[in-house]
Amino acid sequence: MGRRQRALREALLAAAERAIAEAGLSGLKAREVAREAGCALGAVYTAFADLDALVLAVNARTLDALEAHLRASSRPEADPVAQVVALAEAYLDYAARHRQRWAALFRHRMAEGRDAPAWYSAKQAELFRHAEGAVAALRPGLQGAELAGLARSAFSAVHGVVSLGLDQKLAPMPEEMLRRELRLIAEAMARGLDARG
Amino acid sequence: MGRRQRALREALLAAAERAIAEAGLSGLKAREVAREAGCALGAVYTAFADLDALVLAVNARTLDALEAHLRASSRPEADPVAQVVALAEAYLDYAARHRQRWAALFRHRMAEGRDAPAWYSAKQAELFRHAEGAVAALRPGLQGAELAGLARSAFSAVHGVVSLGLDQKLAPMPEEMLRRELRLIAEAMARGLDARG
DNA sequence: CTGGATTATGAACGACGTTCAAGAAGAAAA
DNA sequence: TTTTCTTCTTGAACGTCGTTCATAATCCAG
Repeated sequence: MGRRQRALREALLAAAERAIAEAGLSGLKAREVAREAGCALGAVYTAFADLDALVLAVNARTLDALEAHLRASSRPEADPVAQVVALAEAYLDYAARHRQRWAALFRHRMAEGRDAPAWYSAKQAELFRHAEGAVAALRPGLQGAELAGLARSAFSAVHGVVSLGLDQKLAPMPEEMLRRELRLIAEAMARGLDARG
Repeated sequence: MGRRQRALREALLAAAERAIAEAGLSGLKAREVAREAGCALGAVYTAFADLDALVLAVNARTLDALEAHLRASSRPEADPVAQVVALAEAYLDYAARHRQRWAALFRHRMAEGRDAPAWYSAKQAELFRHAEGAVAALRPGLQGAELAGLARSAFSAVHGVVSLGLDQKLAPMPEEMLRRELRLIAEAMARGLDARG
Protein backbone atom coordinates (compact mmCIF):
# COMPACT_ATOMS: atom_id res chain seq x y z
CA MET A 1 0.00 0.00 0.00
CA GLY A 2 1.64 3.21 -1.18
CA ARG A 3 1.65 6.64 0.28
CA ARG A 4 -1.21 7.80 -1.86
CA GLN A 5 -3.39 4.89 -0.83
CA ARG A 6 -2.70 5.55 2.83
CA ALA A 7 -3.72 9.19 2.39
CA LEU A 8 -6.87 8.09 0.62
CA ARG A 9 -7.79 5.79 3.49
CA GLU A 10 -7.27 8.64 5.91
CA ALA A 11 -9.35 11.07 3.87
CA LEU A 12 -12.17 8.56 3.52
CA LEU A 13 -12.10 7.81 7.22
CA ALA A 14 -12.28 11.49 8.08
CA ALA A 15 -15.14 12.01 5.65
CA ALA A 16 -16.99 9.01 7.00
CA GLU A 17 -16.50 10.18 10.55
CA ARG A 18 -17.94 13.55 9.67
CA ALA A 19 -20.88 12.03 7.81
CA ILE A 20 -21.75 9.76 10.72
CA ALA A 21 -21.35 12.53 13.28
CA GLU A 22 -23.63 14.75 11.24
CA ALA A 23 -26.22 12.45 9.79
CA GLY A 24 -25.86 9.21 11.69
CA LEU A 25 -24.97 5.76 10.48
CA SER A 26 -27.63 5.80 7.79
CA GLY A 27 -26.32 9.14 6.58
CA LEU A 28 -23.11 7.54 5.39
CA LYS A 29 -23.18 7.35 1.56
CA ALA A 30 -20.44 6.00 -0.63
CA ARG A 31 -20.83 8.76 -3.19
CA GLU A 32 -20.72 11.57 -0.68
CA VAL A 33 -17.71 10.18 1.12
CA ALA A 34 -15.92 9.84 -2.21
CA ARG A 35 -16.77 13.39 -3.20
CA GLU A 36 -15.58 14.75 0.14
CA ALA A 37 -12.39 12.74 0.00
CA GLY A 38 -11.82 13.97 -3.55
CA CYS A 39 -11.75 10.60 -5.26
CA ALA A 40 -13.92 8.66 -7.64
CA LEU A 41 -16.68 6.44 -6.37
CA GLY A 42 -14.83 3.27 -7.25
CA ALA A 43 -11.75 4.31 -5.30
CA VAL A 44 -13.63 3.88 -2.06
CA TYR A 45 -13.60 0.17 -2.75
CA THR A 46 -9.86 0.06 -3.29
CA ALA A 47 -9.28 1.45 0.19
CA PHE A 48 -12.03 -0.46 2.01
CA ALA A 49 -13.69 -3.73 1.11
CA ASP A 50 -17.12 -2.14 1.47
CA LEU A 51 -18.97 0.43 3.55
CA ASP A 52 -19.13 -2.05 6.42
CA ALA A 53 -15.36 -2.00 6.67
CA LEU A 54 -15.39 1.78 6.61
CA VAL A 55 -17.94 1.88 9.42
CA LEU A 56 -15.84 -0.57 11.38
CA ALA A 57 -12.82 1.68 11.04
CA VAL A 58 -14.82 4.68 12.26
CA ASN A 59 -16.21 2.66 15.15
CA ALA A 60 -12.74 1.53 16.11
CA ARG A 61 -11.75 5.15 16.59
CA THR A 62 -14.89 5.81 18.57
CA LEU A 63 -14.17 2.85 20.82
CA ASP A 64 -10.68 4.22 21.43
CA ALA A 65 -12.04 7.64 22.30
CA LEU A 66 -14.72 6.19 24.55
CA GLU A 67 -12.24 3.99 26.34
CA ALA A 68 -9.91 6.94 26.88
CA HIS A 69 -12.78 8.95 28.28
CA LEU A 70 -13.77 6.20 30.71
CA ARG A 71 -10.15 5.78 31.76
CA ALA A 72 -9.79 9.50 32.37
CA SER A 73 -12.93 9.52 34.51
CA SER A 74 -12.14 6.43 36.54
CA ARG A 75 -11.62 6.73 40.28
CA PRO A 76 -9.89 3.55 41.35
CA GLU A 77 -9.43 4.78 44.90
CA ALA A 78 -13.13 5.47 45.48
CA ASP A 79 -15.70 3.21 47.05
CA PRO A 80 -16.79 0.51 44.56
CA VAL A 81 -20.37 1.78 44.54
CA ALA A 82 -19.11 5.26 43.72
CA GLN A 83 -16.88 3.77 41.06
CA VAL A 84 -19.85 2.18 39.34
CA VAL A 85 -21.81 5.41 39.47
CA ALA A 86 -18.86 7.38 38.15
CA LEU A 87 -18.39 4.93 35.31
CA ALA A 88 -22.05 5.13 34.40
CA GLU A 89 -21.93 8.92 34.40
CA ALA A 90 -18.81 8.94 32.29
CA TYR A 91 -20.55 6.67 29.80
CA LEU A 92 -23.50 9.04 29.68
CA ASP A 93 -21.17 11.99 29.22
CA TYR A 94 -19.50 10.50 26.21
CA ALA A 95 -22.74 9.27 24.68
CA ALA A 96 -24.44 12.64 25.09
CA ARG A 97 -21.51 14.58 23.70
CA HIS A 98 -20.95 12.33 20.69
CA ARG A 99 -24.42 11.00 20.14
CA GLN A 100 -24.22 9.87 16.56
CA ARG A 101 -20.76 8.39 16.71
CA TRP A 102 -21.68 6.57 19.90
CA ALA A 103 -24.99 5.36 18.44
CA ALA A 104 -23.15 4.00 15.41
CA LEU A 105 -21.28 1.67 17.74
CA PHE A 106 -24.26 -0.49 18.45
CA ARG A 107 -26.65 0.35 15.63
CA HIS A 108 -24.24 -1.08 13.13
CA ARG A 109 -24.82 -4.75 12.36
CA MET A 110 -22.52 -7.07 10.55
CA ALA A 111 -23.85 -8.54 7.31
CA GLU A 112 -25.71 -11.81 7.76
CA GLY A 113 -23.34 -14.49 8.94
CA ARG A 114 -20.14 -12.46 9.06
CA ASP A 115 -18.97 -11.37 12.47
CA ALA A 116 -16.70 -8.63 13.68
CA PRO A 117 -12.95 -9.08 13.18
CA ALA A 118 -10.94 -10.07 16.23
CA TRP A 119 -9.20 -6.71 16.59
CA TYR A 120 -12.60 -5.08 16.89
CA SER A 121 -13.86 -7.47 19.53
CA ALA A 122 -10.62 -6.91 21.42
CA LYS A 123 -11.30 -3.19 21.50
CA GLN A 124 -14.77 -3.88 22.84
CA ALA A 125 -13.34 -6.08 25.53
CA GLU A 126 -11.10 -3.25 26.71
CA LEU A 127 -14.21 -1.26 27.49
CA PHE A 128 -15.58 -3.93 29.75
CA ARG A 129 -12.40 -4.17 31.73
CA HIS A 130 -13.42 -0.88 33.34
CA ALA A 131 -16.67 -2.40 34.52
CA GLU A 132 -14.88 -5.53 35.67
CA GLY A 133 -12.70 -3.54 38.01
CA ALA A 134 -15.64 -2.06 39.85
CA VAL A 135 -17.69 -5.25 39.89
CA ALA A 136 -14.72 -7.24 41.20
CA ALA A 137 -14.51 -4.87 44.13
CA LEU A 138 -18.20 -5.40 44.87
CA ARG A 139 -18.00 -9.17 44.59
CA PRO A 140 -14.55 -10.25 45.72
CA GLY A 141 -15.44 -13.90 45.23
CA LEU A 142 -15.99 -13.67 41.50
CA GLN A 143 -13.37 -14.08 38.81
CA GLY A 144 -12.85 -15.24 35.26
CA ALA A 145 -15.88 -15.80 33.09
CA GLU A 146 -18.36 -15.22 35.91
CA LEU A 147 -16.86 -11.85 36.69
CA ALA A 148 -16.68 -10.94 33.02
CA GLY A 149 -20.31 -11.94 32.54
CA LEU A 150 -21.61 -9.94 35.45
CA ALA A 151 -19.57 -6.91 34.44
CA ARG A 152 -20.95 -7.16 30.92
CA SER A 153 -24.49 -7.34 32.22
CA ALA A 154 -24.01 -4.42 34.56
CA PHE A 155 -22.61 -2.46 31.66
CA SER A 156 -25.58 -3.49 29.57
CA ALA A 157 -27.98 -2.19 32.18
CA VAL A 158 -26.24 1.18 32.22
CA HIS A 159 -26.18 1.18 28.46
CA GLY A 160 -29.90 0.53 28.37
CA VAL A 161 -30.71 3.49 30.56
CA VAL A 162 -28.44 5.79 28.55
CA SER A 163 -29.56 4.44 25.22
CA LEU A 164 -33.31 4.64 25.73
CA GLY A 165 -32.89 7.87 27.67
CA LEU A 166 -31.01 9.68 24.92
CA ASP A 167 -33.37 8.32 22.29
CA GLN A 168 -36.22 10.33 23.71
CA LYS A 169 -38.28 7.72 21.97
CA LEU A 170 -40.01 6.65 25.14
CA ALA A 171 -40.37 10.13 26.55
CA PRO A 172 -38.75 13.53 26.20
CA MET A 173 -36.01 13.71 28.79
CA PRO A 174 -33.61 16.57 29.47
CA GLU A 175 -30.07 15.43 30.10
CA GLU A 176 -30.09 16.47 33.74
CA MET A 177 -33.12 14.33 34.49
CA LEU A 178 -31.52 11.43 32.68
CA ARG A 179 -28.36 11.91 34.72
CA ARG A 180 -30.30 11.82 37.98
CA GLU A 181 -32.12 8.67 37.01
CA LEU A 182 -28.98 6.99 35.77
CA ARG A 183 -27.31 7.75 39.09
CA LEU A 184 -30.28 6.28 40.92
CA ILE A 185 -30.28 3.09 38.89
CA ALA A 186 -26.51 2.66 38.87
CA GLU A 187 -26.24 3.18 42.59
CA ALA A 188 -29.17 0.88 43.29
CA MET A 189 -27.66 -1.81 41.12
CA ALA A 190 -24.22 -1.42 42.68
CA ARG A 191 -25.59 -1.48 46.21
CA GLY A 192 -27.69 -4.49 45.36
CA LEU A 193 -24.67 -6.29 43.93
CA ASP A 194 -22.50 -5.41 46.90
CA ALA A 195 -21.59 -8.64 48.67
CA ARG A 196 -18.92 -7.26 50.97
CA GLY A 197 -19.15 -7.55 54.72
CA MET B 1 -62.52 2.24 3.00
CA GLY B 2 -64.25 -0.70 1.38
CA ARG B 3 -64.18 -4.36 2.22
CA ARG B 4 -61.53 -5.09 -0.34
CA GLN B 5 -59.24 -2.39 1.00
CA ARG B 6 -59.61 -3.70 4.51
CA ALA B 7 -58.71 -7.20 3.34
CA LEU B 8 -55.70 -5.81 1.51
CA ARG B 9 -54.50 -4.04 4.64
CA GLU B 10 -54.85 -7.27 6.57
CA ALA B 11 -52.98 -9.29 3.95
CA LEU B 12 -50.18 -6.76 3.80
CA LEU B 13 -49.92 -6.67 7.56
CA ALA B 14 -49.70 -10.45 7.75
CA ALA B 15 -47.07 -10.53 5.02
CA ALA B 16 -45.07 -7.79 6.71
CA GLU B 17 -45.26 -9.58 10.03
CA ARG B 18 -43.95 -12.74 8.43
CA ALA B 19 -41.16 -10.90 6.63
CA ILE B 20 -40.01 -9.18 9.79
CA ALA B 21 -40.21 -12.36 11.85
CA GLU B 22 -38.15 -14.18 9.25
CA ALA B 23 -35.66 -11.64 8.03
CA GLY B 24 -35.82 -8.80 10.48
CA LEU B 25 -36.77 -5.19 10.00
CA SER B 26 -34.36 -4.74 7.11
CA GLY B 27 -35.83 -7.83 5.45
CA LEU B 28 -39.10 -6.06 4.86
CA LYS B 29 -39.39 -5.21 1.15
CA ALA B 30 -42.30 -3.50 -0.53
CA ARG B 31 -42.16 -5.77 -3.56
CA GLU B 32 -42.08 -8.98 -1.58
CA VAL B 33 -44.91 -7.92 0.68
CA ALA B 34 -46.98 -7.00 -2.35
CA ARG B 35 -46.27 -10.31 -4.03
CA GLU B 36 -47.17 -12.25 -0.89
CA ALA B 37 -50.35 -10.25 -0.38
CA GLY B 38 -51.25 -10.84 -4.02
CA CYS B 39 -51.41 -7.23 -5.11
CA ALA B 40 -49.42 -4.90 -7.30
CA LEU B 41 -46.52 -2.93 -5.91
CA GLY B 42 -48.40 0.35 -6.05
CA ALA B 43 -51.33 -1.02 -4.07
CA VAL B 44 -49.14 -1.18 -0.97
CA TYR B 45 -49.20 2.61 -1.00
CA THR B 46 -52.97 2.79 -1.19
CA ALA B 47 -53.27 0.82 2.05
CA PHE B 48 -50.34 2.39 3.92
CA ALA B 49 -48.72 5.77 3.47
CA ASP B 50 -45.29 4.16 3.24
CA LEU B 51 -43.31 1.26 4.68
CA ASP B 52 -42.88 3.19 7.91
CA ALA B 53 -46.60 3.08 8.48
CA LEU B 54 -46.61 -0.63 7.75
CA VAL B 55 -43.83 -1.21 10.25
CA LEU B 56 -45.72 0.86 12.81
CA ALA B 57 -48.78 -1.32 12.32
CA VAL B 58 -46.71 -4.48 12.82
CA ASN B 59 -45.05 -3.00 15.89
CA ALA B 60 -48.42 -2.08 17.32
CA ARG B 61 -49.41 -5.73 17.23
CA THR B 62 -46.12 -6.71 18.79
CA LEU B 63 -46.60 -4.20 21.59
CA ASP B 64 -50.04 -5.68 22.25
CA ALA B 65 -48.65 -9.20 22.37
CA LEU B 66 -45.77 -8.17 24.61
CA GLU B 67 -48.07 -6.32 26.96
CA ALA B 68 -50.38 -9.32 27.15
CA HIS B 69 -47.42 -11.56 27.93
CA LEU B 70 -46.22 -9.28 30.72
CA ARG B 71 -49.72 -9.08 32.13
CA ALA B 72 -50.06 -12.85 32.09
CA SER B 73 -46.75 -13.23 33.92
CA SER B 74 -47.34 -10.56 36.54
CA ARG B 75 -47.52 -11.50 40.20
CA PRO B 76 -49.19 -8.59 41.95
CA GLU B 77 -49.35 -10.50 45.24
CA ALA B 78 -45.60 -11.22 45.38
CA ASP B 79 -42.88 -9.25 47.10
CA PRO B 80 -41.99 -6.13 45.04
CA VAL B 81 -38.43 -7.35 44.50
CA ALA B 82 -39.77 -10.64 43.17
CA GLN B 83 -42.22 -8.70 41.02
CA VAL B 84 -39.39 -6.81 39.38
CA VAL B 85 -37.45 -10.02 38.75
CA ALA B 86 -40.52 -11.74 37.35
CA LEU B 87 -41.22 -8.81 35.05
CA ALA B 88 -37.65 -8.82 33.81
CA GLU B 89 -37.79 -12.54 33.14
CA ALA B 90 -41.08 -12.22 31.33
CA TYR B 91 -39.53 -9.53 29.14
CA LEU B 92 -36.63 -11.81 28.36
CA ASP B 93 -39.02 -14.65 27.57
CA TYR B 94 -40.92 -12.66 25.03
CA ALA B 95 -37.81 -11.16 23.47
CA ALA B 96 -36.12 -14.53 23.13
CA ARG B 97 -39.19 -16.20 21.67
CA HIS B 98 -39.98 -13.47 19.19
CA ARG B 99 -36.56 -12.04 18.59
CA GLN B 100 -37.04 -10.29 15.29
CA ARG B 101 -40.45 -8.88 16.00
CA TRP B 102 -39.26 -7.64 19.36
CA ALA B 103 -36.08 -6.21 17.86
CA ALA B 104 -38.13 -4.34 15.30
CA LEU B 105 -39.78 -2.46 18.16
CA PHE B 106 -36.71 -0.46 18.99
CA ARG B 107 -34.61 -0.76 15.86
CA HIS B 108 -37.21 1.10 13.87
CA ARG B 109 -36.69 4.84 13.72
CA MET B 110 -39.10 7.43 12.54
CA ALA B 111 -38.04 9.46 9.53
CA GLU B 112 -36.14 12.62 10.41
CA GLY B 113 -38.37 15.03 12.25
CA ARG B 114 -41.56 12.99 12.28
CA ASP B 115 -42.46 11.31 15.53
CA ALA B 116 -44.62 8.35 16.43
CA PRO B 117 -48.40 8.87 16.35
CA ALA B 118 -50.12 9.30 19.68
CA TRP B 119 -51.84 5.92 19.58
CA TYR B 120 -48.45 4.28 19.28
CA SER B 121 -46.95 6.17 22.21
CA ALA B 122 -50.02 5.25 24.23
CA LYS B 123 -49.36 1.58 23.57
CA GLN B 124 -45.79 2.04 24.72
CA ALA B 125 -46.97 3.72 27.86
CA GLU B 126 -49.12 0.72 28.70
CA LEU B 127 -45.98 -1.36 28.86
CA PHE B 128 -44.40 0.88 31.44
CA ARG B 129 -47.40 0.72 33.68
CA HIS B 130 -46.29 -2.78 34.60
CA ALA B 131 -42.93 -1.48 35.75
CA GLU B 132 -44.61 1.39 37.57
CA GLY B 133 -46.59 -1.01 39.70
CA ALA B 134 -43.52 -2.77 41.00
CA VAL B 135 -41.45 0.38 41.45
CA ALA B 136 -44.29 2.08 43.31
CA ALA B 137 -44.27 -0.78 45.79
CA LEU B 138 -40.53 -0.36 46.28
CA ARG B 139 -40.73 3.41 46.72
CA PRO B 140 -44.06 4.23 48.31
CA GLY B 141 -43.21 7.94 48.39
CA LEU B 142 -42.98 8.37 44.65
CA GLN B 143 -45.80 9.23 42.29
CA GLY B 144 -46.59 11.00 39.08
CA ALA B 145 -43.75 11.97 36.78
CA GLU B 146 -41.05 10.91 39.23
CA LEU B 147 -42.48 7.44 39.53
CA ALA B 148 -42.98 7.18 35.78
CA GLY B 149 -39.41 8.29 35.17
CA LEU B 150 -37.88 5.81 37.57
CA ALA B 151 -40.01 3.00 36.20
CA ARG B 152 -38.93 3.87 32.67
CA SER B 153 -35.31 3.86 33.68
CA ALA B 154 -35.60 0.55 35.49
CA PHE B 155 -37.26 -0.87 32.43
CA SER B 156 -34.45 0.54 30.30
CA ALA B 157 -31.86 -1.20 32.43
CA VAL B 158 -33.61 -4.53 32.02
CA HIS B 159 -34.00 -3.85 28.33
CA GLY B 160 -30.29 -3.17 28.05
CA VAL B 161 -29.33 -6.48 29.60
CA VAL B 162 -31.78 -8.40 27.42
CA SER B 163 -30.93 -6.46 24.29
CA LEU B 164 -27.16 -6.72 24.44
CA GLY B 165 -27.44 -10.24 25.79
CA LEU B 166 -29.55 -11.56 22.94
CA ASP B 167 -27.41 -9.74 20.41
CA GLN B 168 -24.49 -11.95 21.19
CA LYS B 169 -22.55 -9.06 19.79
CA LEU B 170 -20.55 -8.56 22.94
CA ALA B 171 -20.10 -12.22 23.67
CA PRO B 172 -21.78 -15.51 22.84
CA MET B 173 -24.28 -16.17 25.59
CA PRO B 174 -26.67 -19.11 25.94
CA GLU B 175 -30.11 -18.13 27.08
CA GLU B 176 -29.80 -19.80 30.46
CA MET B 177 -26.70 -17.81 31.34
CA LEU B 178 -28.41 -14.64 30.20
CA ARG B 179 -31.39 -15.51 32.36
CA ARG B 180 -29.18 -15.99 35.43
CA GLU B 181 -27.42 -12.69 34.89
CA LEU B 182 -30.63 -10.84 34.23
CA ARG B 183 -32.03 -12.20 37.52
CA LEU B 184 -28.90 -11.06 39.31
CA ILE B 185 -29.04 -7.55 37.88
CA ALA B 186 -32.80 -7.15 38.25
CA GLU B 187 -32.75 -8.34 41.83
CA ALA B 188 -29.76 -6.18 42.68
CA MET B 189 -31.44 -3.15 41.17
CA ALA B 190 -34.73 -3.85 42.91
CA ARG B 191 -33.07 -4.41 46.27
CA GLY B 192 -31.03 -1.27 45.79
CA LEU B 193 -34.14 0.74 44.98
CA ASP B 194 -36.06 -0.68 47.91
CA ALA B 195 -36.80 2.17 50.31
CA ARG B 196 -39.30 0.39 52.51
CA GLY B 197 -38.78 0.11 56.25
C1' DC C 1 -77.50 1.55 -16.79
C1' DT C 2 -74.55 5.52 -15.86
C1' DG C 3 -71.68 8.80 -14.04
C1' DG C 4 -68.29 10.27 -10.86
C1' DA C 5 -65.39 8.77 -7.27
C1' DT C 6 -62.33 5.44 -5.50
C1' DT C 7 -58.82 1.86 -5.93
C1' DA C 8 -55.41 -1.03 -8.58
C1' DT C 9 -51.81 -1.36 -11.83
C1' DG C 10 -46.92 -1.68 -13.22
C1' DA C 11 -43.68 1.13 -15.74
C1' DA C 12 -40.72 4.70 -14.51
C1' DC C 13 -37.69 7.61 -11.40
C1' DG C 14 -33.99 8.65 -8.54
C1' DA C 15 -30.87 7.01 -4.95
C1' DC C 16 -28.30 3.49 -3.25
C1' DG C 17 -24.07 -0.13 -2.82
C1' DT C 18 -21.13 -2.53 -5.57
C1' DT C 19 -18.52 -4.18 -9.79
C1' DC C 20 -15.53 -3.97 -13.69
C1' DA C 21 -13.31 -3.10 -18.21
C1' DA C 22 -10.42 0.32 -19.50
C1' DG C 23 -7.11 3.75 -18.73
C1' DA C 24 -3.59 6.39 -15.81
C1' DA C 25 0.15 6.36 -12.71
C1' DG C 26 3.95 4.45 -10.58
C1' DA C 27 7.95 1.39 -9.90
C1' DA C 28 11.49 -1.50 -11.74
C1' DA C 29 14.41 -3.02 -15.33
C1' DA C 30 16.79 -2.10 -19.59
C1' DT D 1 15.69 7.82 -20.84
C1' DT D 2 12.74 4.18 -22.55
C1' DT D 3 10.27 -0.02 -21.82
C1' DT D 4 7.69 -3.23 -19.18
C1' DC D 5 4.91 -4.76 -15.62
C1' DT D 6 2.14 -3.99 -11.69
C1' DT D 7 -0.89 -1.33 -9.10
C1' DC D 8 -4.22 2.11 -8.47
C1' DT D 9 -8.11 5.02 -10.33
C1' DT D 10 -11.96 5.97 -12.97
C1' DG D 11 -16.94 6.47 -13.93
C1' DA D 12 -20.37 4.08 -16.50
C1' DA D 13 -23.24 0.27 -15.69
C1' DC D 14 -25.94 -3.19 -12.91
C1' DG D 15 -29.28 -4.70 -9.74
C1' DT D 16 -32.16 -3.43 -5.83
C1' DC D 17 -34.59 -0.41 -3.20
C1' DG D 18 -38.79 2.93 -1.87
C1' DT D 19 -41.91 5.77 -3.93
C1' DT D 20 -44.81 8.12 -7.59
C1' DC D 21 -48.13 8.61 -11.20
C1' DA D 22 -50.75 8.41 -15.55
C1' DT D 23 -53.85 5.05 -16.88
C1' DA D 24 -57.14 1.51 -16.34
C1' DA D 25 -60.23 -1.17 -13.72
C1' DT D 26 -63.66 -1.35 -10.20
C1' DC D 27 -67.14 0.20 -7.22
C1' DC D 28 -71.41 2.45 -5.83
C1' DA D 29 -75.15 6.07 -5.63
C1' DG D 30 -78.85 7.98 -8.43
